[in-house]
Order: sequence, then C-alpha cells, then structure tokens
Amino acid sequence: MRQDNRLSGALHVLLHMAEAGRPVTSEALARALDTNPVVVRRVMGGLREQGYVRSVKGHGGGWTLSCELERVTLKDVYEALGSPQLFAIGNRSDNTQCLVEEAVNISISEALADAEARLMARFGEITLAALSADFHRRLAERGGPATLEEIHI
Amino acid sequence: MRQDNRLSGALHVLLHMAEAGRPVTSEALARALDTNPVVVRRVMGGLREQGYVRSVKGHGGGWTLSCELERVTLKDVYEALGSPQLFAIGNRSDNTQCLVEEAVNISISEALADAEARLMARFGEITLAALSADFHRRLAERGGPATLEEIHI
DNA sequence: CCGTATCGTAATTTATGAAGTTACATGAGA
DNA sequence: TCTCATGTAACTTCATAAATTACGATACGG
Repeated sequence: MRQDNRLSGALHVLLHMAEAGRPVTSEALARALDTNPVVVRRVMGGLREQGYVRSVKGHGGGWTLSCELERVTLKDVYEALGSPQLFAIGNRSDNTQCLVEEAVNISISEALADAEARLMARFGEITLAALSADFHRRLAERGGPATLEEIHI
Repeated sequence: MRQDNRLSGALHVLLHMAEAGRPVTSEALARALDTNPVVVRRVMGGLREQGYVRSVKGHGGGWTLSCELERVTLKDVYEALGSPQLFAIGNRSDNTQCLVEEAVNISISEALADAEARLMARFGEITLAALSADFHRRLAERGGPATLEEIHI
C-alpha cells in the first residue's frame, strides 16, 4: 500500500526554513524534497491556516516560519495537515448486522485506537525545536560547520 | 488512502468456521463477507500454510479449522497474512544524505515503531477464543438462540 | 505601467496495491 | 465420468497521494 509522506515532507520543509532565516520559495523547498513546488504549496497550506508559517507573493517572497519551534509538536503538524489516515489496515465494513463482524470490528478498532493514542502522545512530546537540535547534533558529529549549501537552501 | 481489510476478513471467516463445525466452502464464506470466493482463498492461503486451517477439494470439501481457538491470537493471524503494512504514513525517502531528513525520519520511525509494538502486544493478547466468546455474549444479549442462518453459514 | 517572480488553485495524469473478476487447471467424491 | 471444490494466474477496477500542467492573482523593481 502506498504511503502518505506529507508529515515527513512538512517537517523536512519546516526545519529547512528554520535554517534559512529568510523567505524560501516553494521552488527551493521542492528541490530539497526532490519534488514539485505545487506539492510543497499544497502541503504548506494547512500549516499556514494554523499560523505556523506565512507565505508572501512576488519578488523576494516565499515561506517563513511564524511560530516558535519550542511550541509546535509533530502532533500539531500532523493535525494541521488534516490528520491524515494513520493506519493502512481497518475493518471490512462499519455498518454491519452480523454479530461476528461486530465482535471482530470492535476488537480491532480498540487495538488501533490504543495504538493511535500512543502515537499521538509520542508526537505530542516531540517539538520542532527537538528535531532541530537533533539535526544540529548530527551536523556537529559529522564535523564541519553548516553551510547553506549543505542544507540545500 | 485505501484500507487493507484482510485481517478483518480473515478473523470474520475464522469465527464463522468455528460456528459451523463442518467444512465451509469459499463460496459460503464469500457470501458472509459479501465478497468473492477467490478473495477468500487468497486470504486463507497464508492461514493454511501456518496450519490454522485446512482445505479439502471436491464434494463435501471446503475449509475447516485445524487449531485451538485459545492458542491463536490476532497477532498470529496478522503474521500469517504476511504482516501487511500497518501504517498509511511514512518517511518520504529512506536513503538520504540530508541530515535534516535523517533527523525527521528517525523521530517519525521511532514513534511508529513504538505504536506498532504496542499494537502487536495488544493483538498478541487477543485470542480467537476471546473473540468467539465476545460474539456469543452479544448473541445472548440480543436474545434468542443462534441458528445457522443467523450466522450466515 | 510593464515585466518578472512568486504564490494559489483547479484540472489532469501517474503510480500503486488491495480488491474484485475471469478463466482454467487440479483433485475428490458420487 | 460428472460435478463440486480448491489453486492460481491474469486481468480489471478502484481509491488516493503524488506529480504535472495550466492559468490566475499579486507584489516588487525598474
């Protein structure tokens, strides 16, 4: 089953924007993600609605962060994307009069809901600042200072 | 994203077989699932390989359980199906030289792995016997004795 | 004001994999 | 031998994220 990569892409973009410190165009972000500017704009739309980023048209325009990295978690980003479907498995049908299926559905649904709650709790604990710090840690370990080229901006 | 319903379907079929107490044809099982006999055979293939069910061709043939309901968990069934992809979300790319993406990927992957472990633990605790008991509880609550028609066999 | 850079978005195409379907071979009982 | 079943390959359908195309709107620089 094909995967939904929007969360991964959005986080990647947000961290790149944090490094840039100035407006970054969809074009440049798309290059970092190896994708298309339209895909970037689509993904960023939800983040803009939640006030996490701003976009400016025209010369010198592009995307800038408008939030504090400490205050935004992976859960916030996930929800800004519209809380995409999390699981690739699910119940065969949800309105059933078959009691066997009812028993099966409930047990699967409860287990999935539990796993989802756990995942959201984890996502809620990870801030963009933590991700950024992790990135800088890796950068330091690998040696050498960051250049704009190194982070593809 | 479209869902994978094989686990739900397999469990449904197994419980119906447990009620029947005699070989049930793919045709009959497909009717209970409102699907196609070929789909049933495909799903059941993995269960047969693990020895949870047997199939017999020809007159009076069909599928029968060959395991004790107490000894088989949802996890066993899930794994017999080939451990289908669990999450609909994932990392954009797994081989990256971008440290930003690396940091993002690891944090998402760890959270997903944690949720998956939790889900598998839950699945490992639920036996087919428990599902069957739950079904019979619902049947009793709804009143009236079970007939073969009621459970679509 | 004009030209260009940039976002906004609708419409279309592509890609993927489960589900559904068709077709036919194989095997087992009556 | 005939019919009932499974076994399986091949093909079609379906849903949806991603990718692409196209065009409109806006903002800055000259």
